[in-house]
Amino acid sequence: MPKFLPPDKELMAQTRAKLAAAPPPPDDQLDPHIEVLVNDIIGRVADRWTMIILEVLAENGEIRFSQLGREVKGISQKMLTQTLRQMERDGLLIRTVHPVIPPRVEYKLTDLGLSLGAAFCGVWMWAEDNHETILRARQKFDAALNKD
Amino acid sequence: MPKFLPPDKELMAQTRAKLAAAPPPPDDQLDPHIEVLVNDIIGRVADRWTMIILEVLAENGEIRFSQLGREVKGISQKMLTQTLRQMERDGLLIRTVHPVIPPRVEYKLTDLGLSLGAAFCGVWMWAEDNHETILRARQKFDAALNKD
DNA sequence: ATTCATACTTACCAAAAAGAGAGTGTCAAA
DNA sequence: TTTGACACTCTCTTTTTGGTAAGTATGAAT
Repeated sequence: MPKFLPPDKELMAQTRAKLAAAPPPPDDQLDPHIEVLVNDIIGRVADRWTMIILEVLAENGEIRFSQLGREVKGISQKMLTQTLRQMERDGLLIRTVHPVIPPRVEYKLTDLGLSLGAAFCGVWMWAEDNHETILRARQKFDAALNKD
Repeated sequence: MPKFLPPDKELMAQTRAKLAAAPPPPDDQLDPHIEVLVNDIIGRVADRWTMIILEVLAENGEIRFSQLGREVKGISQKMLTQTLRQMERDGLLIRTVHPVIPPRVEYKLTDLGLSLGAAFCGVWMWAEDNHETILRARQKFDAALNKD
């Protein structure tokens, strides 16, 4: 799934090992104002369309609106525009309008956008690695419910 | 923000470097069925409450329902129950009911839950590292809008 | 002359998510 | 005796979200 980043199992294993060995977290108390802000960013950034668009953009480099619409299947024009605007506002991508007819608008990721892709890649890999486990857990859970 | 994992800048830098140097991704085409499934998991798993609960759980180890409610501020009882059930169903945590009065129910993460925490940690760090950049981008964007 | 493509915006409407608040059963403390 | 804690569930209402469909401007192709 993380098409823009080949799964690097070795690095992941390394990461996990390091994380497992990590000392107990220093109980950081930080400005609740910032905490709210970061929560907000997570909420906005970690949604379905944003992540998928990010991926397509990372794969294709610069790409036009309707091409994006074709690649991100299932998305409506409205959601595409809306998500793109949000991402532009957050500085994840740049939108270039070529004043020609018919209109030509191109989108490409900024460094910030690319770095988010890299950060989120871990979650894609996790989902890929664990979707079977999750499916089994769900089946077990549902079966247990029906046994009453 | 990723309280359960101390930011490991060194490792992150290493990761980024490695990712930057990575060869172009092999254009993987995988079963669209699985793709949908993984998308679904991402959508469900990467939501606000799930991530915050995950964090609190990782911080506190085993913890009771209403204690959780106090730690995760702003959440309603309904959302707390609902999210916890989903997470249990997905195998992210285990729920232990002690049949005493008053009731005592404890929640703790499974290994799967912990691994998701580790995977998502990169996104928290990204958000922490970049929230100022994002704020500035937004201000710039909004200012540009008002200039017309 | 009509249609198509582009990149949208706007209006309307249905569905889903989420908040608020009351109810439940039991015991212990005030 | 009333109150409160616990861990919920249930219902009602509000808010948010997202889809559909139409409209817009322009020139080129049929």
